[in-house]
Amino acid sequence: MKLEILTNNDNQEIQNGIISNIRDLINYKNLEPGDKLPSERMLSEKFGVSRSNVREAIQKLEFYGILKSKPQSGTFVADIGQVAMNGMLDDILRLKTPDFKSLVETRILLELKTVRLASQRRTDKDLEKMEQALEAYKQKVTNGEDAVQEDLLFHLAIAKASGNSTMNTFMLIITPEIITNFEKYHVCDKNQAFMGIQEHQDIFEAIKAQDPQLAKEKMKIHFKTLYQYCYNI
Amino acid sequence: MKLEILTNNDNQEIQNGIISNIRDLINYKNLEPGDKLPSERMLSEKFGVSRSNVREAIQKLEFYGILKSKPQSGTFVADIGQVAMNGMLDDILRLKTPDFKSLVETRILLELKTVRLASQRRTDKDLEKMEQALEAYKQKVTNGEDAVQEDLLFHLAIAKASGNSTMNTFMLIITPEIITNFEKYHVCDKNQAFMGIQEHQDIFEAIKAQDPQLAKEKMKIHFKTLYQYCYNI
DNA sequence: ATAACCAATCTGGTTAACCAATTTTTCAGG
DNA sequence: CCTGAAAAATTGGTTAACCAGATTGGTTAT
Repeated sequence: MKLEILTNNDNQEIQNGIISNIRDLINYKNLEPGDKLPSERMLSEKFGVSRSNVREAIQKLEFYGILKSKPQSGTFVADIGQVAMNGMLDDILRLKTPDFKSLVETRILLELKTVRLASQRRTDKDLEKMEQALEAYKQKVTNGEDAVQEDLLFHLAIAKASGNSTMNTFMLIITPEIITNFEKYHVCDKNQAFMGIQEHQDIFEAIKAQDPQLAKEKMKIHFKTLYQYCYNI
Repeated sequence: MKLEILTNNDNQEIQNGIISNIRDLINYKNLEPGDKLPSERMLSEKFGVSRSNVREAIQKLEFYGILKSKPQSGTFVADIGQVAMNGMLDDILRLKTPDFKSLVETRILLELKTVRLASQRRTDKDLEKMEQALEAYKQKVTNGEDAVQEDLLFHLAIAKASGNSTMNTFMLIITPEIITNFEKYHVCDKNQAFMGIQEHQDIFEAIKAQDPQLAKEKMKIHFKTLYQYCYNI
């Protein structure tokens, strides 16, 4: 499953159908927080789909905190009221697979924050990890090899050093999509990789010196040279 | 599945075991991008776990873009090299369920951005939706009722108006956890809800007037009064 | 020697049967 | 009429069987 979240296949169609069926059922039956949904078997029969499909849909809704299923008891609507429930369900149904621009925008937002947090919170162990990643990146670039992976690892090391597990998770989620798009559009050429060494070094030094503002500035520069060619694709 | 991502249960343990087994196997066999993993059946036997467990682990890795399984063919390592792969796998294995502080930090970051984007990109239809949510919120508060849901819906409407589907998704992901924690710690009392009306109104006006800077300031104020009592829990 | 074809096998995905825990119903005993 | 215990039915979760499509290796015709 990519960020077209929690749905590998094109059965997205029928899954959304099930979700909207569940929504209608909740509204029609006026189910309130804590109430029990009909059993999976009943739902699968009612909607004319397989039980696995129902289970997938329920799991997706569970991911978003809308339902909560208890092992040998039933599936219950969570402690959020009908209004919020309907609003969220509409959002979930309308969610589109993110475009590249949206991904880049989000990545920049996240990284300008994680680099500041990392400057404040990094431990010595974090610094070690980052230095390792930086060293590996240098080596690859100077050997003229492709260094997209090492570049990525350096940024993930920063995210980890930020001490914010949510942002760390989000970085992990968008990273593979970013890479895919980079490769598709041939973003990282050799010149930029070479400039990247100094930029990475600057970022690292700022984090080491625990200077959040400087770190942010250096990260901005890094992104500027990175995206100056490729933002209009 | 909550943000302890893609894992409802406490079988987290054995799933991480499988993932680390897969990592070892990839390293030991020197599997490169595009190579095929052993079949699910073989892995389940090799690791001494059920095939469903293996499938779950694979799906999780697929979510992070590390593996890619083709229907009647096999599971393949994605187009990211061994170095990045190992780095990401380590991160994934170390991922902890996010603490409340991390969630709040991330929410503020996201919302200060989405509100600016919404100011620039909001359509008339977006404005309508936001006004509806705002109106519902006012009504509930003036009636002395609990309005956490309506508050949330207003913020989600902003996220949608931002036109950034990735941030919208992330907001949807963290929202339920935020709500749960809010309720657990009794964050939103009646006084704050009343102040919230004016604050929401201000934010809405700024977005309507397409003034990103003002919108951000108003959002900052909103968060300040919201978290001033509860940040030290 | 090469290309085309075919059947046996292996693949991830799907469905149906099964399980243990829970909830509801039942009914004997007071 | 209750009460309560036990049995029957229902639940989500798990496992095993099955499926259709893809792969593979060998065979044959050119």
